[in-house]
Parts: sequence; structure tokens; C-alpha cells
Amino acid sequence: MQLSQQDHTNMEANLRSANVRVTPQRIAILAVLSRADDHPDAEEVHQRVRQISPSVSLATVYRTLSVLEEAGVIQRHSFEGGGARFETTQQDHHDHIVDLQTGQVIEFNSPQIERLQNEIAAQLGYKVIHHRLELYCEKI
Amino acid sequence: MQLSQQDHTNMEANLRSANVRVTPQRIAILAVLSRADDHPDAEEVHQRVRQISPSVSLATVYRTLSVLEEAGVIQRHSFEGGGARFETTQQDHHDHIVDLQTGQVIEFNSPQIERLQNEIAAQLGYKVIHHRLELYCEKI
DNA sequence: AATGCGTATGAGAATTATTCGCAACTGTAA
DNA sequence: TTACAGTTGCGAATAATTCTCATACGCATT
Repeated sequence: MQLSQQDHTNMEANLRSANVRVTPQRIAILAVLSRADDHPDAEEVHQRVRQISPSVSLATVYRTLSVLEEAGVIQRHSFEGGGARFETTQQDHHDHIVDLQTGQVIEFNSPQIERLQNEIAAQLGYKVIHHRLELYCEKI
Repeated sequence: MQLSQQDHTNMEANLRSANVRVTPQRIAILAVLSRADDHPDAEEVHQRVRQISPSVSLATVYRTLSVLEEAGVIQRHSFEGGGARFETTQQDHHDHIVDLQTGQVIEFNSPQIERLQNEIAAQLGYKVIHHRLELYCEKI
């Protein structure tokens, strides 16, 4: 998903107010994820960042992805097979459909399912902190 | 979940008919998972198996877990943080609540949610092959 | 603008979870 | 009972991620 310059500036402001130092590496990584419309993994983020800042190390990519996740500006997803994949935090929460044939990821959201989840947890004496719902699908 | 001797014998029959050789190692690993009422990971399965058959290697545990999974007698779950965890296949499908404070896993199932999942996928032109629904929760 | 402190970075080693290669062994169909 | 393909144990290899440490840099304060 493409983010505007405005969103981008806001995210940097978010970082500063979260007491996170704004470095060129972090800006580059954030930029890559901001303009990504897919769900790249750390290695892929690294490749893309290197096209802008060739010296950025993979270790920094991993560290930064964790920092950005903690700051709440990106989200980490661990789908089946392979490593974690990332995307900028969207205004609207959503879950994922993974196309088993292509690996493509489609987003969806269902307030009904969310409500049922909360009801189920509550009945068992739990509060849902976060959840993970992935549908592994094939084209009809 | 505890399985009866009957279930156990059935699973061995399942293996044979799936053209899977029944070896002492596989029986031991299956026995461990049959009497487990939690969701152990490969390392933990190995520990438990060693108490019966000390010579079984970790590699065999991993290989066997994959074989048993393919044969459909056990299921693999990859919760956040740490490796995959296993359980014998239950007659009834279920999803999981993970207690973030204790790591304990609780099972639940919601036909309503299942139905909604299928509807959502169908609307996007997909058929759900399998899904993953995990609620990461805290006690109220 | 210069300083100082504490954090961030790059490079590579270390860790964790899992798989692989290979020689020796064994289940099973004939 | 034999034969052979499948299985095992062992240690090495892989993949994803984290850590170590010396150096560099952000940024609040002069």
C-alpha cells in the first residue's frame, strides 16, 4: 500500500515521540515499506533498501523492523513456510488470505468474526490482546 | 488429550494403509503424542520419547513428526515465538487460544466463524484449504 | 557551532529450529 | 529368508534471526 508524503512525515514524528532516534537507515527502511504494496520479508526489504542505501546491513534491517514494530508503525506477520513478512500499519485492521499457489497475500476484514472472537475469549475468562487469522486458499 | 488403546491401534492401521512403515521409533513418538494433553514441540517430544527409547534421535523425531503429519494422524501448529508444536488429530476441528502469560494453549471451535471464513473466501473467488486462527489472550 | 552521552550501525560470529547426507540397519512383500 | 527400498543415528548443513563489539552518529545541551 502506497503512503503519501504526509503519512510518511507523520510516521517519523511518531518515531520521535516514541523516543526512537531517526536515522537514515530507519528512514530508508520505512520508505521501502511505505511504498511497498506487498508483504516483503526481511531479506527482500534489505534488497530494496540497498538500492537506495547500499551500505545498510541485514542486521540493521532486522533490528529496525523490530524497532518499527514496537513503535507501532509496521506489523509483522509469520505466515506458514519461510520467514516473517512486514507491512506498514494500516488504519483499518485486517486479516489475510494466502494464495497457496502463488504466495500472494490478500487482505480482508470481518467485524463479525472479530466480534465472535471476543465473545469466545470472554466466555473462557480471557481478553484478546491480538489475534491471527489466515485463510490458506486456492482459486476456485 | 488421552487416547485409548483402540485409537492407538487405529492410528497404526492408518499408517500401514497410508504405506508408512511402522517402526518402534514411530510407535514411540505416536505414543508420546497420544498420551500428551498439551502441545509439545519437537524438542519436548524428543525428551519424552527418550524416557521410553533413549536411542531415538532428534532428527528422527523431526522426520517422524512430518511423516505423521502427512499421514494425517497429528497436526502441526506454529504459534508465535519458538518452534512448531504438535498434537494428535482430533475428531473435531478446533482453533487455539494462547495464554500470553503462561504459554498454555486452550482449544475452542466456532462453526459460526468457520462459516464466515468460507463466505469471505468464496466472495473473493477462493476455496479455503485450511486456516489458522489463534487468539493471543490474557486472563481478565 | 561544539560537546558529550548514549544509542545505532556494520561485519561477522553465534543461536535456534529444522533439514540433509550418508553409511548401517530393518520392515515388509515375495 | 531374502532382497531392497525405506528408515535411522550421527553430525554437518541451512535458514532465519539475534548477538557481540568496536566505531560512528543522533540529538539534547551548552
